[in-house]
Amino acid sequence: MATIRDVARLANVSVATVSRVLNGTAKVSDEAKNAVLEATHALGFYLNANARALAQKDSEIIGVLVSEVSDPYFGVMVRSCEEVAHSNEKILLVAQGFHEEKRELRAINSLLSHRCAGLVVHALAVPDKVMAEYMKSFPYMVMINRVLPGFEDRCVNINNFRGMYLTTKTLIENGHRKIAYVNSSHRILDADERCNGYRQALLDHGCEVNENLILKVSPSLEGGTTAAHKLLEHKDEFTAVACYNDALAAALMAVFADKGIKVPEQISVIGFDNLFLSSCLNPPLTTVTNPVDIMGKYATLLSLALYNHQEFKLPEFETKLIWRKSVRDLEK
Amino acid sequence: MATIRDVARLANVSVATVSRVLNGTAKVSDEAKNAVLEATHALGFYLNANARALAQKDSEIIGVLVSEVSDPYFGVMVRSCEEVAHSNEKILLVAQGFHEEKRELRAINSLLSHRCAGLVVHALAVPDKVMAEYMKSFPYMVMINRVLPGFEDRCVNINNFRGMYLTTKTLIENGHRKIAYVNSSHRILDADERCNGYRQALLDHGCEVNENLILKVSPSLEGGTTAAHKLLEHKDEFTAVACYNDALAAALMAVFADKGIKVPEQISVIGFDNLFLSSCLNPPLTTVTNPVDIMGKYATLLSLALYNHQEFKLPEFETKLIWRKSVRDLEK
DNA sequence: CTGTTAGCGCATTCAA
DNA sequence: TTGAATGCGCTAACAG
Repeated sequence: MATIRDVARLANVSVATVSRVLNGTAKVSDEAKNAVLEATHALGFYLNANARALAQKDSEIIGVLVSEVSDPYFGVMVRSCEEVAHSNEKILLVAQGFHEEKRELRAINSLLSHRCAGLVVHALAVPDKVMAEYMKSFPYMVMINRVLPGFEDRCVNINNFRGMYLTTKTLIENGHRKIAYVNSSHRILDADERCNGYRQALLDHGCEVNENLILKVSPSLEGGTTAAHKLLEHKDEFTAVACYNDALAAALMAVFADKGIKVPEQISVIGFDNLFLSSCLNPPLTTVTNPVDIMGKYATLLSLALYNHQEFKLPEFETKLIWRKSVRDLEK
Repeated sequence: MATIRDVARLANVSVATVSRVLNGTAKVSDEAKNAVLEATHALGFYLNANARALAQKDSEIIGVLVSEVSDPYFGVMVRSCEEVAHSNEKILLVAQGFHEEKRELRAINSLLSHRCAGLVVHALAVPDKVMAEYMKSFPYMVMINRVLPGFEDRCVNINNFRGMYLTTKTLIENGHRKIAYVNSSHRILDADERCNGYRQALLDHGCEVNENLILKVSPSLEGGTTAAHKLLEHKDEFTAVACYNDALAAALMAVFADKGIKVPEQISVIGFDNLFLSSCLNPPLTTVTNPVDIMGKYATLLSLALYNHQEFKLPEFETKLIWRKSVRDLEK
């Protein structure tokens, strides 16, 4: 590929002039400008972003690490990050961690080596201690969906406790007292926080917590299928199921439908995340919003601001109930 | 951030030695190696990927352009691309085009400026002529989901005609003769190809093509909702609906369920793509596979191979029926 | 096995 | 308004 020198030669100007017109960094005579533009076009030239990053000590790249892009949750998140990047004339470098510590570490290191002008990390397998080192060394690094003690102001997440408290309370207010909970088996804070929200809601409303009714499965479609089968052969009674997330709930409901069990007539189901697909389910899933899009946006904005040594105040990320049709009011 | 020189100084060796141990490009004495490793760790050093790309005239980046990462279709695709990138020690630069020509062009130019070692492009708004210029100038550029005359061997896509012929034929074989078709309103080849598949299947089986029963909407959830309402107030009869894609079908079915119309008892529905969510619907959606994951994989492999001046033979991308429960056999 | 050095392509001083 | 020259951080000859 042509270099800036080729363009300069063809346009009969110096490389400095070419740089100036292509970047608009200084006044250039119309004559020179046109010559440069023509030459640029003739050669099909694009400034080399690597060389530029080196010379400017500043890149146009923002790095993002997620578990898995095909997961609708992360798809929405990455989309938001990309939009912020785009409006700041940047482009996204994306890596996937797949919940594996090795992959996550490799990804972070790779992103760091690219000298990103912003870094948003969703890593759940890397130990706190290691994450803390990174956070200390790279003050523009922002974490998402995880709270690291000492770095709370660079951790973007929702109040999981409150969210799951809300779904459980909703079930209780609709007359349910025997409520199963399908939790995530991942060893992340979210899972504990949400489970605590569930427990507290039960306690606050005088319901008993039945440990037999708390399952742990992979927080995916497959996990939902497993959970559904386990619940169906469960000896303890329950009238409703609260789920760690919508994906679980969706798969669960698919199994129920397949077995001829009617939701919500026989069993009520409530989710968490308000994924795009949840409104398409039959019945549409009652759930709670998880504003991933907004979190992705603000995480990126925060990282960018920190990178540029600017102030940035993170907003609160609200979670709210989306009432649809998968919960039955037992009192009617 | 520290540079290779800082490391060299601290380790008491030359920069060349540091480079050698960090890249494993040549034998280095254990003594020197350890010193380098220690210094590297002490300084929290990562080789600068930009400088390296410049020196090596080769980057570790693969560029991908899609319409929108949050679209489950593209989520799956990007995931595949990333996996291939990862196993080739590369990392993905991701841009979104949102079906807008300007965005697509900016994205392509940005990816080019990064001197990617591979380039997979899903652009549907950029005119053929312009795309052809790019394809000519960058022989490692690969297109996905679009066929550009003259560059067929670098265009990765399925046989849309055959896929939609298959779904329509399936409906016909189950006794349906009045079949509506919900097409995409995007001006892309896919839409025409699929619609032709639908028409041909009808003709081949002696069914009439009723132009009134062919709708065009945005190929999204919103589009599905619109289509459902239009169909419900349609005066012409039909017993089944073939959809351009699963997203449309999902939203369509949600509206039907809401209106108390039973699928498949009253209306049969068939999709296209076999998205992850389709098996969660109630009833689970009968559809046809669209191997996006495999396409993403091979598109990336092809681009990488071309970049490295290697031979690479693209496989056929098969589409096959996934029989579930949204189609009723009228003859039973 | 190791160090010196010359670029890689660009932005940016500094002079003119 | 322009150009010459320097250096960004690294790799890869080359010489030792």
